[in-house]
Amino acid sequence: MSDVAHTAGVSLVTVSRAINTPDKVSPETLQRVQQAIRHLGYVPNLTAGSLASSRSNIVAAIVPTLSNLVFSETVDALAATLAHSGYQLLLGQSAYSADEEAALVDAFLGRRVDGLVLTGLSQSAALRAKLRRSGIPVVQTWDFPSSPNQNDPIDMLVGFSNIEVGRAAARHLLSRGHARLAFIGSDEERSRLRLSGFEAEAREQDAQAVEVSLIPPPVSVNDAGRILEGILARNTGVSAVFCNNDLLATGLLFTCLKNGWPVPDRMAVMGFGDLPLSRATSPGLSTIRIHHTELGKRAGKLLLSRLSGKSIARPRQNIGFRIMQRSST
Amino acid sequence: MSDVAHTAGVSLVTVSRAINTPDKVSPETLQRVQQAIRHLGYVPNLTAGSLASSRSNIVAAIVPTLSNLVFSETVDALAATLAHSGYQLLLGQSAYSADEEAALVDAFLGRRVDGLVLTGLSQSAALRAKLRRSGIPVVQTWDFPSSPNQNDPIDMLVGFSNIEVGRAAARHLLSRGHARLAFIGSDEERSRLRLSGFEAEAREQDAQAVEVSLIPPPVSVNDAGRILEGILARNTGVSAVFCNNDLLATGLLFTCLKNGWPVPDRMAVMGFGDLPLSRATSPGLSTIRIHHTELGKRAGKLLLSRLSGKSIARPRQNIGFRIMQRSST
DNA sequence: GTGAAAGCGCTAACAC
DNA sequence: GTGTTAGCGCTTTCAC
Repeated sequence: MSDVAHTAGVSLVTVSRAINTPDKVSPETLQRVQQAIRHLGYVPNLTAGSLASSRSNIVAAIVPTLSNLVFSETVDALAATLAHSGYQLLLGQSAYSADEEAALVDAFLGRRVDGLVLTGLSQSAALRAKLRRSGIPVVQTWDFPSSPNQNDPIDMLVGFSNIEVGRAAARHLLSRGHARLAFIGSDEERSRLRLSGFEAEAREQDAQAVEVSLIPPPVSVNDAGRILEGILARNTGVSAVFCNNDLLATGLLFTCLKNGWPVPDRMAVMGFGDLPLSRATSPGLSTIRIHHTELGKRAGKLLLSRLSGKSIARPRQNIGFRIMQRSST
Repeated sequence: MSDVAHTAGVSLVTVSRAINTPDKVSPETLQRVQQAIRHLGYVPNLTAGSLASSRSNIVAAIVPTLSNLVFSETVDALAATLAHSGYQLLLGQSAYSADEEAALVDAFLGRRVDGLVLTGLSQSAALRAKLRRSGIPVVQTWDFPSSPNQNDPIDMLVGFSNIEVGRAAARHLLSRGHARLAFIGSDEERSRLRLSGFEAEAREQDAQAVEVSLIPPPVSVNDAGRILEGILARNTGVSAVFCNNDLLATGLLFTCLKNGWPVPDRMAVMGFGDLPLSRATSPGLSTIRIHHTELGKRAGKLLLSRLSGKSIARPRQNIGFRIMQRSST
């Protein structure tokens, strides 16, 4: 930077201003500085800038995994939203582990990121306290408190109630005349919340006990097929299954196709997520639409508003969900 | 940090050492420092550390988009590999645009990232020169030079030849007795490389001209279905289609199912990528397997080796691909 | 509109 | 094993 200052015949500050606040520099000086920068191939050191200004222009996000499209599409939207305002995304994967998540948060706080996006509400009390103390804006996503025994939000929030999703799925399947339901999902926080809502609704509607299968993540497409074969073999009267992930549900659709089990007559299949793929299956997959790209976009916008000092009208947004009835139920 | 030093009764450096090289500090001092850290809730400022040590412990990666599983799974594997060694991932999406990619590279160089992972080999000469001058380790991915008119690699490389993929696909379909082939893919660099191989092979084997459809990204599942309907309506004798992405191919499978067009008898369908989903379709999707998680892992390992000063046996790795013949061809 | 001085919070290099 | 000194390359503050 001092080389640039020298060749342009100005001081260090002027170079800094030419880069960061060009309109506070006279047009001629600006031009000379820019020319010097180009001439020398100068690349400003943003780390030094961050240290001096205590703003990093980095936002961090933690998701369980990028190998699940619902999360990677959320991150896509988040990163794109932030990029428009010059923020970069530092990404961490927790693999559904609270310990990994806590370790990532420490690393990100150490980097003095300007904001943080988390997945879920189940952070430990210690972690929530640490984040509140840190003073950086935090957005929790992918869930929304619906019962008093869920944790208080840390700061901002954009999500939907997983418990209500479970309830809605059960309500939908029961209303289609199914007496006994099955639940197939991965064994993680939000899937278990949907399960709890699913079971609660079934119980309240006097349905028979739900057949539950929880698969340790990461799940694979074929898991649901194998489980369904078991369910049918046991012959317990299950006629509808809520698959907690559209990929699993699509795999299940193919399993039924392969085995000649008519969907939904022999087995109704309901998914979760409404992935692009789910809009193309045959029979059409009934599923629960989460507008997850909107979720990423809103999380980004909340952070950007806070970072630009704007007041935020609704810091806690329930974006809801929608039952997409197609032909698999 | 000086608060910690005070309460522990040591100097700043000792605190620094207790944090970064604990075995260079006596056990008693270490304990006192750690206690002070916990007591004060001290969070080391890694930005300051980066500035002083000129190592950021950050690696940046640029992919076209995270909304395509082949890339998000690659990034998953890359991030996981780096995380094991304490590196964080800074992520950028180029949206298949060379300008966006160049802008991201500038931003990342400004942050003094310790390494960079790029997608493809088609960076401009200026960009390649800038990266070489920067001196940071760079890994290009998702392609491998197969003809002399492709760009020279910047530094390290892990990929496969997209041109050869196209050739192999054509060879496979022609060997199954198809006389006229169609190509459906998104209109971007690597897809066009596969197309060029596909057409070259068809030409060399005296097949009829390939019917080509290039879709501006982002593609959606249903695009291929609409295009196939057009192809069949034109009645030009096409009996096999190479879909340049498993998602498109799966969508196509469903389109055929819906319309009662037998696969592969009426239309053979070949995909690209071998996504987890593709292993579950019915009929099984013939596709080209790219071991993309291995690609991410290797890119990470190459960077880690270089960053730890190890010599690298094979800095340019062709991980190849494999034709997965299932029942759709 | 421009500049001088001070300092952001660490680590490197060297000494003891 | 521990401490002292001198920066890392910027931005902030205040003066002109």
